[in-house]
Order: sequence, then structure tokens, then C-alpha cells
Amino acid sequence: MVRQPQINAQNRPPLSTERIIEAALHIIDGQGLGRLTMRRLGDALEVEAMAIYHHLPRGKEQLLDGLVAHVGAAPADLPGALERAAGWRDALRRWAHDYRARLLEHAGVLPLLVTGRNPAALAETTASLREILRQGGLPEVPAAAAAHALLAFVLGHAALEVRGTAEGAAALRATEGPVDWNTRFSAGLDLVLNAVNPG
Amino acid sequence: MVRQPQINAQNRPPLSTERIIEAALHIIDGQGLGRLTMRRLGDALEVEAMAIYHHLPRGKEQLLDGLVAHVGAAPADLPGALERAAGWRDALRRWAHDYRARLLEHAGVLPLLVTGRNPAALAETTASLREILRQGGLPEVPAAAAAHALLAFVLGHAALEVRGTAEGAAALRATEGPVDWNTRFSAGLDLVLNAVNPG
DNA sequence: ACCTGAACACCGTTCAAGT
DNA sequence: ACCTGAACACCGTTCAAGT
Repeated sequence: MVRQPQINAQNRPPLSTERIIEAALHIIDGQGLGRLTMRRLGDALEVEAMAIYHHLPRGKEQLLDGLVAHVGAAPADLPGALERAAGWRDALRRWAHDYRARLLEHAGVLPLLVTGRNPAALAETTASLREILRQGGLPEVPAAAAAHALLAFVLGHAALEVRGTAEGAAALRATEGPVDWNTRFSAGLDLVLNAVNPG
Repeated sequence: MVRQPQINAQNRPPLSTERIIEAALHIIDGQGLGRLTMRRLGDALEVEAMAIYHHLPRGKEQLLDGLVAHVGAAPADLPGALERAAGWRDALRRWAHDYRARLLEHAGVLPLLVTGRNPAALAETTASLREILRQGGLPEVPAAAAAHALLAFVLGHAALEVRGTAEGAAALRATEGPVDWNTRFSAGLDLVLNAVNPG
């Protein structure tokens, strides 16, 4: 076995902000946000909880900020998006489907996204949506409004899906009937995209 | 002073679920969700924290469920909404503005709303939106989709507003320029409402 | 019926100390 | 530079006890 300088005496990779964030996300996805504690996170990383503070001096606040950035910052890959897609509307539709999937995959992080924490995290995402709309022919102001409307719809819809598919929603589904969330999302998305005029 | 049977020996009103929820909301609005603890809530109610469990046996979970219901359950006042408004589109617009104001007033509860907790809390709201759209002439399926799209937009936009107006967003506003959120919300709302066909 | 007090098993974080 | 161990001030909640 080749010597690996990155591996320390205890034969495990050293701590890093990335590894910490990933371990935290794994705990959230598996057990829920409420069970993410510094001590449990330390256990998952095979380290004392206090070691985390060496990499995240602001502690748990900084950890949650990092999670918001990790999940929420998904720009639309500006150069590639328009080339691969059949027009800007299709590019936005693809982005929206991807972003929704990302949010639902890490639904436990959603509560952190609807908070004032790490406000810059979604800036790049909004900017890239706005730019696609501008290249689609929209003036500055309507493009900015449409970008926010689209992002708001995707965020809000993810929230409704989380609520509607929760375990406790079984009684709800019994009275209201089951909902096909994929269809519902696509329908709402088309509603929003069709309201954006040019194209 | 007239004798008040509701007032006990310590000369304060007895605990009730409503008073507990209102005190909790007051703490959240003033200090943030993170500072809502059973002990602090007890202090605010001039009672030991453990007394709360007599009214909310499931403890903090039940308290948070109640907060979701209190803030999130705002149906569109079906009988009155259409009479007072100039058509269903105007009725939905009014509801959306009211609901947004409510969410922003209690922004600290928003993270609880994007969770699977108390899934029934928003059912009445969705149902009344759907009914307005039906009375506007929409068939069942498009009405259900449009109701969800509208609610998703309002929820998601409130989230974006919370992020955009956070203290930490000052640097963001410096680079991106300030946003008029009222205008932005109205623009997005019109976008969504205009996409809903009849009327 | 309604509330209290003490206790338990946890939290996040500081700080001095180890290597 | 990177991590540990002990300690502190909090948490939510249980349970027996008071009135």
C-alpha cells in the first residue's frame, strides 16, 4: 500500500470544511435537521466535536451557512444551459427540474433556506436565471421579476411537496386524494414560464 | 373591582393553549425562532416551563405544530372574498397580499412551514383557493394546479424577501442594488394570475 | 385540575492543554 | 497546526409531589 501523506497517524483523512459539510448533510438526509448536533457530527467524522471549531470558528452557525450554500447555490450553468436546450424556456425548465430535485433530496435543509442566513448563497443562482431571461429578449426589470418569480415558485413548491408527502399527511391524502407532485410541478412551472412573454 | 373567576390566586389569567401560542409567537417575532425555549416561554407566561406540558402534552413539538396552524392556516374567506372583490382574480390578489403580509410579520415561523410538520394546517387554505378558481370557471384539475402554484409562489417569495432583507444582505444590496420587494411581489403575482386563463 | 421542584440526559461553546 | 478533555451554562422532558 502506497504511503498517503494526507492520512494521519489514526489512518483517517484529515478534517476539512468540505468533509464536515458532507457529513452534516448525510446526517440531515438520514435523520433530519433536528438531529444534527456538533457532537453527533464529531462522531460521524471520528473526531471530538470540538475539533470542528478549528475549521469552522463560528461553530454551528457557520456550519448551517455552509449547508445553505451547498444546497441552495445552484446556478443555471449559463454557458451550457442555452446551448444544450431548445431555447431559453427549455433551459429554465431544465434548471427548475434540477433545482427541485436538489431541494427534495435535501429537504431537511429547506428550513435553513427560508431564513436570513447566508443571504449571498442564492445570488449567483438568481443572477444566472436573470441572464437567461435577458438573452431570451426580456428587458432588465421584467427579467429580474421573472427570475424571482420562478425561483419563488420552485422553492415554494418544494415546501408544499415536503408537507404533502410527510408521514403525517396520510390522513390528508385520504380525504383530499393523492397528488401526483411531478405532474403538479410541471403544470405550475409551465404556468409560470408561459406567463413570461417573449419566445 | 369586580371579581373575576378566571383569575386565580396569583392574580393572573390561567394558562390556555391560545395564550401559550401567542406568547410563543411574541418571542419568535421579537427574538427569533432559535430563542424560543420552553423555559423562556414559561417565564413570559409567569409560570414554570413544566406547566406548559399540562396543556401541550406533546411538548415543544405540539407547540410548533400549533404555530404552523396559527400562521399558515389563512383560508381565503370564501363567501366574502368574491363578493367584496372585482372578480376572482382580484379576490386571489387580495388574498395573496394578505397572506404574504402575514408570513412576513411572522417570518420566524417560515422555517416551520416548509417542514412536514402539521401537514393538515394548509389544507383549508389550498381548498379555498381552489374553490375560488373553480367559481372563476376553471375545471377541477387546472384549478388544483393553479391553487398550488399560487400558494407556492407566495410562500417562496416570502422566503426570498426574508433572505433579501436580512441584516447580512447589506453587502448583497451594495453589489446588486436595492430591491423594491412590494413591486417585485406584485409583478410576480400578476405573472402567475395572468397565466391562469379564464376571466 | 393545575402547577412546582428536582433530576436526567442531552446541547453549543470556551479554554487550557496536549501532540 | 490540529485535536482533546474538562467544564459551563444552557436545553427538553420525566416524574413525584404539592395545592
